Amino acid sequence: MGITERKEREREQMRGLILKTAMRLFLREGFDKVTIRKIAEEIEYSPATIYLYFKDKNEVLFALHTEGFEELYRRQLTISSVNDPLKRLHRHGEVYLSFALENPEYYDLMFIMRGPGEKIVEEKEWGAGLRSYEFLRTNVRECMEAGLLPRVNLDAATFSFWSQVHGIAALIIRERCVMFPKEHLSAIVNGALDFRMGLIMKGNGPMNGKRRK
Amino acid sequence: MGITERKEREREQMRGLILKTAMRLFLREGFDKVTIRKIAEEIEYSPATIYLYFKDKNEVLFALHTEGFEELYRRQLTISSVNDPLKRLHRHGEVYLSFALENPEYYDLMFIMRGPGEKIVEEKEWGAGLRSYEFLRTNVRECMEAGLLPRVNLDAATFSFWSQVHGIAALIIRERCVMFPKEHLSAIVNGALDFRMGLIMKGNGPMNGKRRK
DNA sequence: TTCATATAATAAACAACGTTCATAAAAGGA
DNA sequence: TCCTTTTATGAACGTTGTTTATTATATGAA
Repeated sequence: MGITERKEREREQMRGLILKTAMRLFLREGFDKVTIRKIAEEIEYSPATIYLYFKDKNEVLFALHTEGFEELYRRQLTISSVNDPLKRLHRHGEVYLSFALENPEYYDLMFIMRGPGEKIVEEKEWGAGLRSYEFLRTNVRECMEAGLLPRVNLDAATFSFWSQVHGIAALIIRERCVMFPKEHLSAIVNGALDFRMGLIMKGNGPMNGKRRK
Repeated sequence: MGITERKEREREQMRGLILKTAMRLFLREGFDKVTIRKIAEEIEYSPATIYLYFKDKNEVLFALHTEGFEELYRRQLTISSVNDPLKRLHRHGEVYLSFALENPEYYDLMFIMRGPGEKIVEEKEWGAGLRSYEFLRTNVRECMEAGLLPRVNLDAATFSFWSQVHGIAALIIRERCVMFPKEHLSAIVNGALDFRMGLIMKGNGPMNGKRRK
């Protein structure tokens, strides 16, 4: 009975076609142009057809955003070669920020937009996001185990680092940095990150060897 | 010639009525329900009339969000009584976060939403936001002057603190914290903030010879 | 093959939205 | 009074996302 299998295969193929087209529109024309109707037109089907394969538009967006996580994770992996956990953590921040600022629409989709966010909540699962979070979490744990960070609640510390870089990215992407002249912005971003990491180095690096109470 | 004055007064009155109504809808039914048509219906005018008083919807939203800044600033002022600049900075973070989480829709309007952001950029001026930023900036400067923070670029340091708390608020409001069980979330938020401030205290407090009472 | 049934696709409509424009009404100045 | 400017609007335009009734197609059984 190969027919049901073939049907299932065709169904997956159609879902793939819709997503591939949505992605192409997304990359070529930006998020605003990803509409159900445009996707339909592009694949030469009626808009209603898309609703036979996806519950609503959010489901399409949600599927899209996982592609972004692939790229983010790929970039995260490049820092594995840094041995010092604290330096790696610093690089982690830089890599995260460069991904966000080089792919602002992806970043928006992954971490800011409402649509995918709702899907994430209702599915109570966020596979793509969790892998990246775990990667950061491990980095933070290694810092703690090496005595480079205070051993407080691991998730709280991880969230602290994550929210720091997310805050920087989100304020820039959503244009709330008008108080900084545009030509100084990248210096301020780097300065903000260095400032934070600098506090840690100062607080733990030298102090751990010399004076300890 | 008092007529032009009266006209001007009536014009301001109408603008006020539109904004007041938009605000009421915003607070009563949430952001989604603030539409030009709903506002018009509420004040018993035609939708087209609103465009005689505001250029577009973003201009209405932009006007709305300044109300949010009034409240934020009010809350910021309550920390003035804290003498130790570093403790004040810590309180600053707590106050900021409690504002954000108690008024998520306001916060969204002020710091996340696209609409007002565009208006901010095109006006190259952000009165309401700048006052709050300046307040934080002064706090950071006082920390530096008291030797409690390293004297690096003031704006970079200020931005670092701001983006930290913004990141926390934005990730929660836009529902990207599904990895934390809901009942632990507030503990993690406090933990993340304390973690950061703790790093500073540890790195600078004792080194400066000042201890907590 | 033939026919009923399940599946796939669509055209058209619905209900919103922001926005514009020609037109009508009112107010003001002469 | 007459003319001009201001103020208001109804209706329309061009978008959305989504639903529904209808048609075409493919399938399984007779």
